[in-house]
Amino acid sequence: MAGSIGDKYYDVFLKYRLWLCTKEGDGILGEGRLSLLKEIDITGSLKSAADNLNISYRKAWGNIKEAEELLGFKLVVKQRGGKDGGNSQLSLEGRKLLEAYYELKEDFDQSIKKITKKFFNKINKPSMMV
Amino acid sequence: MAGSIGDKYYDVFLKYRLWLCTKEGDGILGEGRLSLLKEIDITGSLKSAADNLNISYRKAWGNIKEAEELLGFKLVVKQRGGKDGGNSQLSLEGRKLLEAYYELKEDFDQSIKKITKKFFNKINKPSMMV
DNA sequence: TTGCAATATGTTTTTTTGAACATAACGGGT
DNA sequence: ACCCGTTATGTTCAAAAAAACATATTGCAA
Repeated sequence: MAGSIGDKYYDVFLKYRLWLCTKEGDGILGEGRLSLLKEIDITGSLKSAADNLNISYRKAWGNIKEAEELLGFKLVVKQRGGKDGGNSQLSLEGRKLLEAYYELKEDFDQSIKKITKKFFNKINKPSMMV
Repeated sequence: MAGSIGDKYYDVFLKYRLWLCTKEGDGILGEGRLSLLKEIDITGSLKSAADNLNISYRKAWGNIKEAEELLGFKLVVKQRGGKDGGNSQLSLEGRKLLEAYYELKEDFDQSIKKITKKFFNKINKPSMMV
């Protein structure tokens, strides 16, 4: 949260985003795509994952594809046809990346908390209440 | 940087963005707008600032205005007409915010370095090189 | 051998975002 | 009184991103 009641920046928040990108700056994986991976891991299906996240299958599929192309290896192992029509699951790489990301994010959130507090303390100082 | 030569994620980078937003999630100030404030501070003119940053005056003006509306107070004190046609300078709030932001960013960068290293160490572990 | 559900893609439409254009108002200096 | 450079804003055009639509392919199971 931003600060204490009465503070000037009481309802202002500090946010951040974190993502992997190529050296050219193209985005590879961010929060959105990683939660898609997570959902694929849980559901075993790209379609279900997309449904659960309220995005179109087309978009979900395209996102995974783009990330994989930029990385140069598969994040998801997919199969079509068969009993349930098909299924998808994370590749070993995909799972490791997912795990590493959430660990990273946790570390990040920790740091943020401290830094944010300092920031809002500074901008909410009485000297600013002109 | 991402890792050592030979690592799987050698040319993959981790990036982040940091910004202030309302509780509704509307972006108020990010890197771009803050460097606009910085440039206004240096040049004393919204127009010069926009020129230096290679953005249109129209856009620069609109950005400042939007940020101010969302915050509910002025970041820039502007005057039109007169000797040089007009001029702009940071309000006290604007300057404090600018200062606090750059300090914040520095703290952030520090944290990032450590955390990032850990992340790439993890995903580059031999066990991933399947 | 037909149907079903999910993967796989191309195409089109809509929305969002940003750039570009146009014009008014202001006020000190000449 | 007029000029100039800057602030102030509305409007229109273009580009980029996202959503929507359409259709093909696959392989188990009935």
